Amino acid sequence: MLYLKKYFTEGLIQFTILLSLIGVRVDLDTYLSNQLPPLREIILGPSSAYTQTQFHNLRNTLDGYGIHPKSVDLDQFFTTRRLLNQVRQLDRLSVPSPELSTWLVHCDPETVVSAASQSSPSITLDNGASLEDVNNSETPTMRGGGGALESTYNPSGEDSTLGAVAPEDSQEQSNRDGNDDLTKEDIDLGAGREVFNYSSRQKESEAEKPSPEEERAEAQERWRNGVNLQEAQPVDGETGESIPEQIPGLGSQTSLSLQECLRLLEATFPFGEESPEFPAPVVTAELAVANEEAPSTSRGLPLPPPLPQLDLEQQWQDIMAIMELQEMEVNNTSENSFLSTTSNSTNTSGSTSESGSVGSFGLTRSSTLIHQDVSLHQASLPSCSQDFPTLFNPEMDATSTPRTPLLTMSSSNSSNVNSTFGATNLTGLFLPPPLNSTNNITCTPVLPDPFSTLLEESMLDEISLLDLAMEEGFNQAQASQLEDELDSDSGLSLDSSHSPASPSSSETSCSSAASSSSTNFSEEGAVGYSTDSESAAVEPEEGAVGGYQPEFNKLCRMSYQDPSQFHGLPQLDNVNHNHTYNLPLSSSFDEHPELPIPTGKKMGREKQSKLKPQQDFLDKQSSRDERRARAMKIPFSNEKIINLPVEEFNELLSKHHLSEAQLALVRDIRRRGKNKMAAQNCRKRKLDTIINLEQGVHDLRRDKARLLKEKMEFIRSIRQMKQKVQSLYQEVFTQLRNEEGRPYPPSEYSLQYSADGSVLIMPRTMTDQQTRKPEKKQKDKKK
DNA sequence: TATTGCTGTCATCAT
DNA sequence: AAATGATGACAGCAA
Repeated sequence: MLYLKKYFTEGLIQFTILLSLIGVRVDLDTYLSNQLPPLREIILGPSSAYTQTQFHNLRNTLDGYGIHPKSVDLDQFFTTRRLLNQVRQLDRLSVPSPELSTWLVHCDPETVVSAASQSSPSITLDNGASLEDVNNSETPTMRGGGGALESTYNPSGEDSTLGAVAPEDSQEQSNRDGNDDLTKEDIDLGAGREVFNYSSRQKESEAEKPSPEEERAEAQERWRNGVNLQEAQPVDGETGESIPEQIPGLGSQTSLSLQECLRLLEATFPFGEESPEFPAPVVTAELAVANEEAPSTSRGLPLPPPLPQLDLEQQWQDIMAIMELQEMEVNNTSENSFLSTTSNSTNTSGSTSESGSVGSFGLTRSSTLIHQDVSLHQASLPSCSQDFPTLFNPEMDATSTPRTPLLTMSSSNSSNVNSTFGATNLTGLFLPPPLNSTNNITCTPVLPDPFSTLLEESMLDEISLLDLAMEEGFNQAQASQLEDELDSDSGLSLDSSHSPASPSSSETSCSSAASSSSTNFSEEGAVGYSTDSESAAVEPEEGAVGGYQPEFNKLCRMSYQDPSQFHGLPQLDNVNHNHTYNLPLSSSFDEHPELPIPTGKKMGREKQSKLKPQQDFLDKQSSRDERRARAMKIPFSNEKIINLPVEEFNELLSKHHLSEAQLALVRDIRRRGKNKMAAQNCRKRKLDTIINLEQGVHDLRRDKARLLKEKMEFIRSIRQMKQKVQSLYQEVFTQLRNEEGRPYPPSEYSLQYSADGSVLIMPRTMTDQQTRKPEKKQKDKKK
C-alpha cells in the first residue's frame, strides 16, 4: 500500500485519470507485483525522464511494471485511438465543449485532487476490470494483432475493444513483442473522452472499495456487464471482446473504465475524505458538466458513423497534403519500436495512432482532433514538461505562469498514433524522424524541436530575404523591369545600334574588312609596285581615288591587320616582284594601306599617273610618310617597309644602298606604320573589351533580375507556408481548453512540438528551460 | 566656331 | 640591345 500510495501521491491519480480517459486498463496486481519488464527500460530507456514526473512514474508502474509490461494490448492502442476519434467526432458533432475540454492534471495538491478524484475511479476500473477478463477474452484477437486492432479501431466497436483490450494473453503477447511497453505508456497517456462520462464515474464512486484484487475482479465483471449495460455495446461477455459493429458508442467502455478506476482507487486508498494526502476530489465545473453530459454523449449521442471519421481522415489528408508531411519514417520507427508486430500497415497505423492518443493529440487529423487530444493530454505533469523542449513558440507573448503546470498535448508514443499523427502532424513537416522510438513517451524527451527551428529559420530567411529585397528596393515589378532596363542601362552607352563600331557590325565588318583590307593592302602594294595585272583584278574607280570612303576606310583600319598575313600573302610576293615603287606617285599610292579604294587609285594612278593634278590629289591623299618617302625617293613602298619581316626588311635595305637619311626615314616609316596598326588593334581591342563588358553587364543584370524574381517567388511561398503553419497553430491552440473550459491565454501558453510527434501545451516560462534539456534527456533515454 | 569622333603619331613600357 | 607590341597621350582632320 505504501508503495502504491507513494506512486499515487506522486501523481498516480493523475496518471490513472489519463489512463481511464484513454480507456487503458491498469492491472493492479501486476502493478503491485512491481515486476519491471526489462523491455521497458530497453525501449523506453532509463526511466529517469519518466520518473521525473510523478505522472510518469505512476504510469510506468502501471503500464510497465505493475501491469504486465505487455499487458497493454495493441488493442488498447487501437481502442485509444478509436476513442480519440470518437471524441473528435463528437467534437465535430458540436458536443459541448466541456466534454471535449482538456483536463489539466497538476502536481499541485489542488489540481491533483480534482484530477485524481475525477480520474482515479476510471483508472481503478480499468485496471481491475478490464485487465484480466478482457485479457483473457481478447487475447486471441490480440495475437492477431492487426486484426484485433482493427476491430477495435472501429469507432463503434472501440468501446468494447477498450474494455476487452489488455487481456493477459495479449499482455503476454505484448511481452513477446517487447514493444508493448511503449504502447502501454502511450495508452496511459492517451485519455479517452470517456473519462468525462459522469454517469460512469458516479457509478464508480458509488462502487465499493474493496482490495485492489477484488476491485479488479469486480471491475472486470463490471466492465463486461457495465459495458454491455451502459453502452449497450455488443461485447462478448466472456471474452470481453467487443463487437465493433454492435457497439454504438465510445463512451460505454470509457465510462466503465472510469468507474472501475474510481472504485479501484478508492479501494486502494481512500483519497479525499479518508486520506489526508488526497483531499476530497474536486470536480471542476467542466468535469461536472462533463459528467452530466458524458452519459448522453457516450450513450445518448450516437457515435459518429464511420463517415465522419472518413471526413476526419479526409481533413487530415488535406492537411497532410498541404503540409506535405514526411514524418512517416518517424512514425514507422516509433511504431516499430513500440509494436514489434505490425500486421499490416492499415492496422498498425490505425491501432497505433489510437494507442498513442492518450498522451498525445493528433494534430494530424484535424484541428478538432488536436483539440480533443490536447484535452486528454492536459494531464501531463510539470516534470514531464521539463523534459519537453520548447519546440514551437507561436507569436504569442512569452508571459508564463510558472505555477501552471505544463500541459502536454503530446501524442502518445504509440506507434499508431505516431504514424497517423506523426505523418499528419504538423511537426512532421518540420521534424526530422524521431531519434528513437523511446521518445514516444508523453513526457518524453524531448528532442529539440526541428519544427520550431525550422519555422524560425524560415522566418529569418524570409525576413532576411525581405530585407534584402527591401534593401535592393526590389519588387517584382522592378524585377520585371530590370530586364528591360538592362538594355538601356549600360552606363557605357555603347549601344551597338548607336555605336558606329558596334561589336557585331564592327567585328564582322572588321573581319571582312581585315581580309578586304589585307587584300586591299596587298593590292595597294601591288599597285604601288606593280603596274597592273594584279591591280587590274580590282575594279578600279578612278573617281575612287578621290572618292575616299571614310567609313570603309575606318572599318578597314579597325580590323586587325596582321603584318604576317600580308607577308604570307602570295599576292604580296608577286607585288614584291614589281618594282614600280621607283615612281614617286606609286609610292604615294602604295602608302595608303588603309584605303580600300587604293585599288581604284592604282588604276587611276596608272591611267592618270601623268596627270599632275591627280598626282597632287594623290599626294594629298597619301600619308605623310608616303610623301616623305617619295620626297626622299625611297626605292620601295611603305607597305614593304612596314610589313616585311625584319629579316627581309634588312635584306631589302641591304639590297638598296640608302643614305642615312633615307634609312632613318625608312625606319621611322616602318616604326610609325607598325605603331599605327598597333594603335588600330589597340583601339579595336579596347572597343571589343568595352563591348564585351557591356554584354557582361547586360547578362549579369538579366541574371540578377531572374534571381530576384525567383527570390520573390520563394519568399512568397515561404510566407504562404508560414501562414499555413500559423493558422494551424492558432486553430489548434484556440481549441484547447483548460479544466475550466476556458481557452489558454496565448500569452502564457504555447504549443510545443516534440520529435515524436507529440504536442504539448506548455507555459511559456517553461519553454526556455525545457529547450535546454532535451538533448540530455534523450541521451539518457537512449542509454 | 566649337565639339566630337576618328586617326595617326609619339612616348613609353613590356616582351 | 634591338625589334616589336601595347597603350596612353596628343594632335590633326573631318563632320
